[in-house]
Amino acid sequence: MLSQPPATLSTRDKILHTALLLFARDGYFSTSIQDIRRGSGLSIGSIYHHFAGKEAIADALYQQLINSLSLDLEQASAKVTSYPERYKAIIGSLFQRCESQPEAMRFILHARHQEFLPGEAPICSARPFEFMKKLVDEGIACGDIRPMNAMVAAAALFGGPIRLMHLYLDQVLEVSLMELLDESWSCAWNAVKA
Amino acid sequence: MLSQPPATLSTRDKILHTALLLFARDGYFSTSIQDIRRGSGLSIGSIYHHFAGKEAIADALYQQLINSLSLDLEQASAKVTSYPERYKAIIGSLFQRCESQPEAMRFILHARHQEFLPGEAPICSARPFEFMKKLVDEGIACGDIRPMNAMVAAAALFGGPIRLMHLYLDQVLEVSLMELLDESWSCAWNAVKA
DNA sequence: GTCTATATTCGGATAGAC
DNA sequence: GTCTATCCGAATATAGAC
Repeated sequence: MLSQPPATLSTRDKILHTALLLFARDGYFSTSIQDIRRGSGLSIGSIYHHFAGKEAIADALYQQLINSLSLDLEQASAKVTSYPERYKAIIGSLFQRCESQPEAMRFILHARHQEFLPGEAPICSARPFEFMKKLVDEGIACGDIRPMNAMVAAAALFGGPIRLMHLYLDQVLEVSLMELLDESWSCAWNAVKA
Repeated sequence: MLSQPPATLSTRDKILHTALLLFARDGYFSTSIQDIRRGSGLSIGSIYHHFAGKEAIADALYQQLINSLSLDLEQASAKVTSYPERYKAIIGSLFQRCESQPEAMRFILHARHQEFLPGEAPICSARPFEFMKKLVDEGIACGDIRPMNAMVAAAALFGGPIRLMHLYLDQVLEVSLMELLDESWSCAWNAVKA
């Protein structure tokens, strides 16, 4: 069962809202348009009026969520000045978003978008991850991160926190992510600091 | 297109072999029994004689691959005595397997098995990952790893290398994983060492 | 813009000959 | 054990009224 979307939303947003919940919970392939119809309280005709099909819904959702995450990370990182502070701000934003919007993060993180969005680049090439990678490159260049392969550094710095997010989203972690932020950050920074 | 499975394999193994290639390349849901039939050069009837259905094929494959990976990691870790050596041996085995059996690792690492194998625990609760987690617990207990939340430590130690494996399997890394082993290990160990 | 009813395709699965 | 032919349900998508 699924709670109806807020009545204040536009039809289009009701569709996206319901689709996100179902995609995150059951997966893209295990969710039918019928399921979205039921969950949203709309009709098939209305759904097809707003979107070309199921794939178009997933695509719109993906673009919207990636975009919002991107802005969020860029803003969080702009609030502080040193590279270590930026890295920690990014990890903090990611953790927070996992707690406040678990469905969105589940959809972004665990979905294999290439399986149902042909032509989409792998998630690691999406804007938020490119942004994180760029900051790592700069951290190496300015000497805050010790000299090493940039991919290794990016993986080492963000891999631990991202793994923790996966565990949280898979409900394996029983505590809140935010409680683990300082400890996870300290590990991450020890991994790469100069 | 897909090369036929080696003629030396049993019918059952031909099916598993072909299914793995297709599941890893196109995903479980985008692979039909027809595809497996074509790829294996067998007939539908023969496939259904050996397996109850598509899900049963995926299940057999999953159990087999998890089991083989598990044994591999346990053996690699038994060859050395100190905890740091064990951690590095595990990461080395994982990297090697990514290079020698990319399809198997793709199937294990990025498939969302819960989406098509109902009742299956999340991948992080599977035996190889439980084993890694147990070794981390012991490392903390004996003081090789500094005192901290064990989940954070496990994520910090293996998260970076696993992230690198994902990048490799997504073809984002153009170099060989083994070349990056020492550097990735050194980051991982710095993250958690006492 | 929203709805119902319906067409069409596809894929998993079965029956039964050899 | 392997094969071909076929069935059946499900899900996407369309047509067309309101």
